Amino acid sequence: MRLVVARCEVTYTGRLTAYLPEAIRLLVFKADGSVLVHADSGGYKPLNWMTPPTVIEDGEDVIVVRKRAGRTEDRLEIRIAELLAELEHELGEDAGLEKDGVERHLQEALAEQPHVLEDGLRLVRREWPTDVGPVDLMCRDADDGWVAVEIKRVGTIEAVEQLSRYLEVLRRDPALAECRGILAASEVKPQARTLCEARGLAWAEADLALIRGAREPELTLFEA
Amino acid sequence: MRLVVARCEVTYTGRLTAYLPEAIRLLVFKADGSVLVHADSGGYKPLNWMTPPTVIEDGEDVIVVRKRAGRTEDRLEIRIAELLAELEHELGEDAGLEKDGVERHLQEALAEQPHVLEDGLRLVRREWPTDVGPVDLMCRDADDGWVAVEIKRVGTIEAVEQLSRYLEVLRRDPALAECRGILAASEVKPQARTLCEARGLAWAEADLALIRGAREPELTLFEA
DNA sequence: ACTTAGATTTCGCCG
DNA sequence: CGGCGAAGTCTAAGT
Repeated sequence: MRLVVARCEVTYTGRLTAYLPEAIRLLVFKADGSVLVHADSGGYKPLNWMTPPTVIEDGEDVIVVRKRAGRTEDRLEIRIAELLAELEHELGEDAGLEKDGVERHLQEALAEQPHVLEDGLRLVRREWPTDVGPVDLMCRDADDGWVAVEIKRVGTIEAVEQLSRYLEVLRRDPALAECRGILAASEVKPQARTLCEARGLAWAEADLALIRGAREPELTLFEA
Repeated sequence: MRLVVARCEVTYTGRLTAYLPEAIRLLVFKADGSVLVHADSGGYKPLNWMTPPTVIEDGEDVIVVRKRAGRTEDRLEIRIAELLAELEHELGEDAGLEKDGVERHLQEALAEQPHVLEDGLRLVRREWPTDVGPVDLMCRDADDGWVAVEIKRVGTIEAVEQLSRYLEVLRRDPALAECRGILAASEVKPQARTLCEARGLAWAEADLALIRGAREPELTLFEA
């Protein structure tokens, strides 16, 4: 990895064109060909960048980064006005990032303990296929009635629309005509709650840590 | 801006939890409080990060970055095992980034020259309001018929759905019952083309540079 | 403060 | 390779 602090002017042409007037910036050249141009603010996102695979032409006072993008070419041109500091260091392979708490984990937890959503709820199948995509959890309730569960980390209107689409298709099957729907998410947005209630769907905020520890239903569940 | 290359172990807790085992990484501390943890590959995106506003506690061999996130707290804990290199430099304010070619520019260009989409097409209004959101361009054709235009940089199935929703609502008004629809985008995906044609919508691939130079219709326009 | 929509979205999976 | 969906999406703008 090579780090360069320089007063520079940067031009990007590709999917769009972008121009950065001369200013002092951090340039990062990663071992895999990634190039990042960062300012001293506006965290996370580089002002300009190029993801691998790239070809870097390191000229005297201009660095050109190229990339094949379909039939055209992406091009990042860094004109160095003044080199202020430089640092190169070998980093080596990075150990992998372990995440916990993404949607899949919530689905796994709820698949193991569907009863936290509703007393007596039993899992029939995960990823129940329909023509418009798989239903996250297909369950049966205490009275053997069908229940489709859509799981999201954040439950938005879009998630309610998705659940509605599933139910529309599922209910065409006479055996599933009475299928109910539950939107389960770590966080259910106010508008999504309202839309659920307007459409006769239930929603539940499900805390991953709670579910993993849970043995009885203790979630906030609202039946519309 | 402070740059640190260090063998370190990083833990994030907040919206999810994430753990990075000990490895050599680049740490970037920006003047505005942003903190980035980068590996030597996997361009663009940091392995871990925190966006401002943050509070940074710089301890002996552990750096804790905190952030208030609603009622809870986001926390990034960087345990330094070995400091390998360090570089601090004043960058100052960054001159603004100028972009060209984003969706808004395409909308502006087409608003000025709607006839490139279809001979005789005239703009009635940009951002025509409906209860499901604003239609990008509302136009009239050579025969005074209404035409709704949805503009995207990349035209996907989702864009076709959006245009369809607009038309569904617009056509409830008897005066607009015959309103046609056009999806205009720099790039229209194959599936979006198919869906447009199936729904009796037109689509057009619109090159921004061409439109700006254009005086007559020369775009690829497909009427379904 | 919350919501909406765009983004060079990026990224990963699966066909 | 393209299509689809998730993401600590991020970010800016509107309300």
